[in-house]
Amino acid sequence: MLGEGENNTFPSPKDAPGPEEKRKSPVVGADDSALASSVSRYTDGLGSDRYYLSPSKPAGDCSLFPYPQTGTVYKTPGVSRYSTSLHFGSVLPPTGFSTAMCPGRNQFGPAYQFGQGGCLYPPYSNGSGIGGVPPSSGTGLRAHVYLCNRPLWLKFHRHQTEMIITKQGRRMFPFLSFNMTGLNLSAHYNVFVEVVLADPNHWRFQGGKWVTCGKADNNMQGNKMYVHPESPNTGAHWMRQEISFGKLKLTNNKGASSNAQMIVLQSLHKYQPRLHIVEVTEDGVEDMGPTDSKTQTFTFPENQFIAVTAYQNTDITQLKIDHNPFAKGFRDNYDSMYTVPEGDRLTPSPTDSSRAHQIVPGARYAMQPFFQDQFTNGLPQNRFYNSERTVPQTNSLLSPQQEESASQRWFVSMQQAGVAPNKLDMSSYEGDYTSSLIPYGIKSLPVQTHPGLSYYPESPFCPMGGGWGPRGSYQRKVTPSLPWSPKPSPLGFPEDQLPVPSKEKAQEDEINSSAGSLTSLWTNSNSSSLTLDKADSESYSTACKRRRASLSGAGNESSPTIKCEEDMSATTIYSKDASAAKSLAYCSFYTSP
DNA sequence: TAACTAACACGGACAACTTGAAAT
DNA sequence: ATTTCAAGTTGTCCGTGTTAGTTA
Repeated sequence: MLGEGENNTFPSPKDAPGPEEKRKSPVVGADDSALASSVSRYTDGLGSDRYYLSPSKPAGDCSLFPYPQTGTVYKTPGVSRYSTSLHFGSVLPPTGFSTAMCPGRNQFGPAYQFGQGGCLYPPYSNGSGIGGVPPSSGTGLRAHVYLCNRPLWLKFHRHQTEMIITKQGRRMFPFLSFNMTGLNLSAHYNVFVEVVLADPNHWRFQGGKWVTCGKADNNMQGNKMYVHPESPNTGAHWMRQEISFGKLKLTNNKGASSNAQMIVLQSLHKYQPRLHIVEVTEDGVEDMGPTDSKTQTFTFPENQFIAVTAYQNTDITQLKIDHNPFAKGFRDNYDSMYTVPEGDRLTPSPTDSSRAHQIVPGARYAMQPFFQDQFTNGLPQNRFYNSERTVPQTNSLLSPQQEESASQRWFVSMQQAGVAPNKLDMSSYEGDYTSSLIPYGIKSLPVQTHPGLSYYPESPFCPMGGGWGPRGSYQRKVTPSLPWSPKPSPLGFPEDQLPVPSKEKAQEDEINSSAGSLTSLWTNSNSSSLTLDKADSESYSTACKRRRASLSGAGNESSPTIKCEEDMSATTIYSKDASAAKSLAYCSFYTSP
């Protein structure tokens, strides 16, 4: 694979291949040359010569949905078609796009334009043609992409997300996970993530906040692409369930560029992940036809992060510990949760109130029939493909079975009969946004049916072993224990349970209320959990007292908080059913122009 | 001094192995 | 007595954040 400095600029229009020419897209397993070619095409030296600038509005005015139209792109000459393909759903110019905001659009001919009309970005319509590219029978369909674990991303984003990079590579947490709609069912697509510099600055954590510190080193070489291992695949496949990038690893080791799982970044630089969807032929070759409608790019500002070799902001550290199941051993209250009397388990985790609903005697919250239907089904295993596909709609921290069930909600009717998973170990997936009602340390609960949402794409039903964790087929024997009835999860719903400033809380309540209009059934059937949530809230203050202080002594208050409006109203356009609508209320939703 | 690295401990998943009971 | 199967135990691997030492 070529480093971005070697051959990473996209050809100019004059050297562009003719319409008849085909080019191999970056697919997993492709030989190095093909992959290198593809990568170079899509990266266009992003790490070196172009930046994505986050909305320049002051913190606090950042509205994530819809996004403020203040973004822009910095780039240098020689950028590729993707310079125009940034999907600035969140960062449109105040009065629409000008060519100044989309320099690449003029720079390159149609063959290098963003397939959906470059920077044009009509707001969230679900109509047909956009930007002068009407949908055709086969191609040109406008995709919609949802950031599935958006609530979690927002949590981190408020404190400026940090991602550890190590020599051997570190997975992202939260990881990128999307839902897609609007693809041609039979057409083939490559799906990949690219990580580009978000701004031209070098950053430093000083005085409890991130401050710029000189210019970024934009000559950093190395792989900036991660192709989803299931690429290429059909639109039906991509839309079937959540597309997660849990195996994506971040590294600062330039020598790791040859590792397709690695994205090479530079510490203390701010990055912006982007999702690319490229229509290809069945064998993964991209048709470089005259139309530029085959490439779609999506950018979610809440995915921005600063690469670090060690966490700087302890708020971020705490969030990671609280939400990443792999860091469970660092949770302060982990041991105590084993020993407290049953009744005392109503006290939520000191560090995560949103998790508190898991630590309730399960029998108190029996699953409602609605959710039994919703979360149980008998989908055959061949629903699942290989890696990284079993993350559910919310990408929340639930058990594999939970995620399994939830993932199926998109296309599985609620009438499907439940099939009892023969394995359920909730202990490792009791993270955020779950509906699990078990206390910490309760293992191997026998569950016939329950909502499934895991932050882990790994699923016992996914023998291919994708997502987080390579082992997928082994089924640990389970000892029946507690009579447990899981609380159905509204797919990332507990954002409203998060400890947020009152203003934000009010906004989120409103959002939830809006979403709830589509899901009254859910709310009605979960009054008990709501009561619990209140308890969570009340105990959060206690929890905060135990929360560690930031290195600088600055806690939430002093940290550079990025307030994000969570206007989910647009999600109501998508209301296949109540559950889906509810889930979408927690997805950041972009439609390609 | 700040940033980086490697070792470490932790929890969880998994595979291999052991044990014991039931069936033949 | 042998076989079969389920359940339990143990070790390995992986992904975490922490920490102390190293490097620039």
